[in-house]
Amino acid sequence: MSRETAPLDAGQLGAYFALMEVSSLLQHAVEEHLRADGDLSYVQFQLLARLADSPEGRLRMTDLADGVVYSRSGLTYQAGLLDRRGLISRAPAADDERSVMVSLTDAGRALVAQVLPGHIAVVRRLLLDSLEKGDLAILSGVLGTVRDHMRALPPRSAKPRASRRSR
Amino acid sequence: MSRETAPLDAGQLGAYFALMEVSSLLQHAVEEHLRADGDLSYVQFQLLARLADSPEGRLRMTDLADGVVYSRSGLTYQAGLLDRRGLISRAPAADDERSVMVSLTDAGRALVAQVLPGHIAVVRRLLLDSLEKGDLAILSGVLGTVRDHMRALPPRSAKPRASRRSR
DNA sequence: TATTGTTATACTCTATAACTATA
DNA sequence: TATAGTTATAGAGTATAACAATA
Repeated sequence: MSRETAPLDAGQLGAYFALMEVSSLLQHAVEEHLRADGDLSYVQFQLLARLADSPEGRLRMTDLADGVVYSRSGLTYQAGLLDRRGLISRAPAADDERSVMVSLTDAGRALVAQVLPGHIAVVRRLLLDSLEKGDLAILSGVLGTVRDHMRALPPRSAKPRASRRSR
Repeated sequence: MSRETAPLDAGQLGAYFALMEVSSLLQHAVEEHLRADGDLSYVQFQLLARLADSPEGRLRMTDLADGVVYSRSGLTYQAGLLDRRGLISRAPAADDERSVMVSLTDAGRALVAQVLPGHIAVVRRLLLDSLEKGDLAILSGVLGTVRDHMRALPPRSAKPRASRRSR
């Protein structure tokens, strides 16, 4: 049996399962709150939060997608919903007419502000409250390493589009 | 501002974001593999794996659901798909006529065996390869603590059904 | 020719409520 | 009256492919 596919030992399994269960429970709790408090899905919240975090409150569609959504049409769909609710606005980019700049509206920023305290409370209750100060730093460090490793591996954003040669 | 909703410091944010990004990337990669290699969703794989792991290869619907699925109808739907493909079989429980025992068929066990090596390879490549031996143990330990804490908090399985009083 | 984004479409999945049957 | 599971149905989300416009 090859090294890559040899069974996992108890420690490896434990780390994998614990990671998946913790993140799944946390995500579920967070989604429940966001839906109840702001009528937002987690993806929608991530998009708004990313915009709120950006220096100008605006990003190109492609940059907004990165890591949050795995297909272009998926982002267009979500952006359409947020746009209809007046939480974002879209306009062609000045420098590149193909691109669309997405901006957080005042209403969008207000909704993020409205939802954030409860969001934080959920994260605290489920995740942070059970961590000693030292454990938090350790978790942060180890997961940060893993993240960097993952980011270095595959293509990051949406898959490159299949080239359109005749078939 | 209350203690529960005070902003998170950099370390707390870092741990939260790293956890969500790592688990999201890992889950996406794993789902891609399972779909390609066994035409299974992650939920379906979890259900089969849980059955394969159980002592008799069979579980009641309710016990099978726990932690994997958040609604009863969702499990019935997935079980229906797996049943149609001949990967599981369902029969009324001997001791309680209300319950349904779900059993892994030979084909189901074979599919798990077929898919597992690739599954492990993905987990290794994305998660385990970047962890020193010591880090693995630490991650396992910390996340285990968090998981126990989470499990102690909310109701575990599907929400208790609303009681059917007149309204 | 490659890139950015949208649209049409089909499909998967999930949740709620109503329902049946058993304890 | 509570529990186990199914069904009907409706809605949300996703992905693929074809498309238009710009670089």
